Amino acid sequence: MSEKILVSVAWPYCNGDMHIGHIAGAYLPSDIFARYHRLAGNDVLMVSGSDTHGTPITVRAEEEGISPREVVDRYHPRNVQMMQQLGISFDLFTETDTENHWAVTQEMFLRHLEKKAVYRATMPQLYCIDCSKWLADRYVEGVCPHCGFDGARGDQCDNCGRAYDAIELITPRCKYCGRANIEVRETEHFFLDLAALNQPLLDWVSDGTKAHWRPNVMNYTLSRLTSRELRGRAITRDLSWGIPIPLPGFDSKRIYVWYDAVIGYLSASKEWAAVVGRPEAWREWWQDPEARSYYFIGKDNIDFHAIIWPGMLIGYDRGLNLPYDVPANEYLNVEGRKLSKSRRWMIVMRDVLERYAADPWRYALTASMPESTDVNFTWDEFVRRNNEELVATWGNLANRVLGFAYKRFEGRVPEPGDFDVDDRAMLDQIQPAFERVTGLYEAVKLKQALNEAMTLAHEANRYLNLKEPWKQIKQDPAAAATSVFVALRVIDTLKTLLAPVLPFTCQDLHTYLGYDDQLFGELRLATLPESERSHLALRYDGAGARGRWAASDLPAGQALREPKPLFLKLEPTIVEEEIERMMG
RNA sequence: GGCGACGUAGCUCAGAGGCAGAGCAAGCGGCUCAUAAUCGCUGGGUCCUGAGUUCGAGUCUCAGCGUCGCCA
Repeated sequence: MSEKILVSVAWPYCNGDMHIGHIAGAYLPSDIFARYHRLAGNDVLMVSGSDTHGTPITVRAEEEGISPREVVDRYHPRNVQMMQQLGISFDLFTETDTENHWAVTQEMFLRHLEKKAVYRATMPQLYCIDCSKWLADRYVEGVCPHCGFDGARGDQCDNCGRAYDAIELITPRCKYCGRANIEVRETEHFFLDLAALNQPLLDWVSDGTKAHWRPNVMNYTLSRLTSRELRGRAITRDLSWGIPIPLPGFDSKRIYVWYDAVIGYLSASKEWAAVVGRPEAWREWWQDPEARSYYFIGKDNIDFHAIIWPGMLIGYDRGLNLPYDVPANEYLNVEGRKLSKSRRWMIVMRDVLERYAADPWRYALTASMPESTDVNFTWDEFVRRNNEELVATWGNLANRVLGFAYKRFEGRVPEPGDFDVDDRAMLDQIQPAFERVTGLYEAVKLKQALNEAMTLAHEANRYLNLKEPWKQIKQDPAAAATSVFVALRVIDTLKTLLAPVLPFTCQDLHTYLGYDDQLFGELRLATLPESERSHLALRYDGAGARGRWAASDLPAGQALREPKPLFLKLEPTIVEEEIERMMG
């Protein structure tokens, strides 16, 4: 019986290239988890897309003197291609500036209004008289009301770090025209009634079924809800870039980015269903109470995914599933510093994929995944993990066994003789290890899952050194055949255990082992047309996938293919070169 | 300022009421099938600080310090 697994991944702002922190934080863990479930025979729906709205995009557009849509048109394809290259197996990676997403968002907005989860109210906001524009936080600066720093931003002071409302700024200046001909005006907006959702959310979080939530997520959420300080939160803004409010009289306002972005999980599920020609299929992941939904995010996003989005779903009141788990990751720093474009400290994923293959990155970022604490990635560590762990421990294990079998046993899996105590000891380790790794993938403990698999690889190396088939073959060829057979079984099992993390090289290994089929499906770019225009998307097609989540039953006699090394060693000199590059 | 997480070997990180762990780095030895890979042995600790609970605390409680995130 296959389970329905919804893998929802944070929607990246489409104002630049994604860096390795984004990948380690949400995209890689979600993909590993999805691939595990695909192999396990479960029905996975993995969705996300580019977040095309919000001030990050409009600020970028203004800096370059182009339209927000042009910013999206530049970065969306780049991010889509990068994720294809890295093998992030989205059933659909789309974007938010689509007819489908607009429609789903507007429908939810109207439903929220009808169900009184959203209310109307006025709020004071800064207005530039010279520009005839409302000034969102990013478009105003002035003197900090706390420390007196001149040049404080609209929402936060760079000098003292305190946050405040823009109307508290002393002598605010408009960032469009630079002048201070600004006044506070009342403007009408819509608000999500989080205060009313506080109790239902608290009931949900404390229903006794959330023991698997990570401590940071659970405690953060619980403390926010038990404090009962949730307040109405504006879901519209005085902007021109964004989804229109589907009511007369609000032409100069738009739905604010955070509200529409989280709805993307639902809209992308619906878009996927339409694209595959089964328009109602999304319901299997959203309305079946047995379906489980996982939201892969960074720790900065816990509020939106453990409180606000579940609140929106409750307010929507159409029986859609609330999150089963919100496995938020911490942050990945590099060489002891935060990744920051403005501070010229950056590793752009698409950039480094030009120099290093996907699987070494997937390995290094999984081994250093910030699952419970901030992690410090270093280039030295990247080289070491690649050379010492991937190449030496795992790649070499596969290569030495396959090479030996291919050369000395006529290119076939040798026929084993009777198993001795050591053979049995090795074989008996397979199933328990397999079950431990399975449990760790299920629990979204991916770093540990990888670690456990690598431990089995060490055991296999140890076994080979104990049996010494290269000596056995001279005195007792049958015993050598048995040893090689046992080692091949272990490697074949490791191929499966590591495939979620290393899909490309495990497929290569699968082929060397003599199999003809594909472990996974294919990841393709697609241009999806709507009535007015079309957009680029990434789509996983699992039709050809034949991988099975089971320990090896590799048969004796199976014809092998001539193996080639799975990984390349890296020169230690790249460490300095890459650190140089990071400073731009 | 409030809330949450994190603080463990030289480095990067696991762990968790019952003899402090892994990998890397250092030293010695074995092996030669393999990408000079692998396997064994050895050294290394104020588990951030202080107090409390307990037969027993790295683990639980409280306070403080530091880092990160969210909010004001």
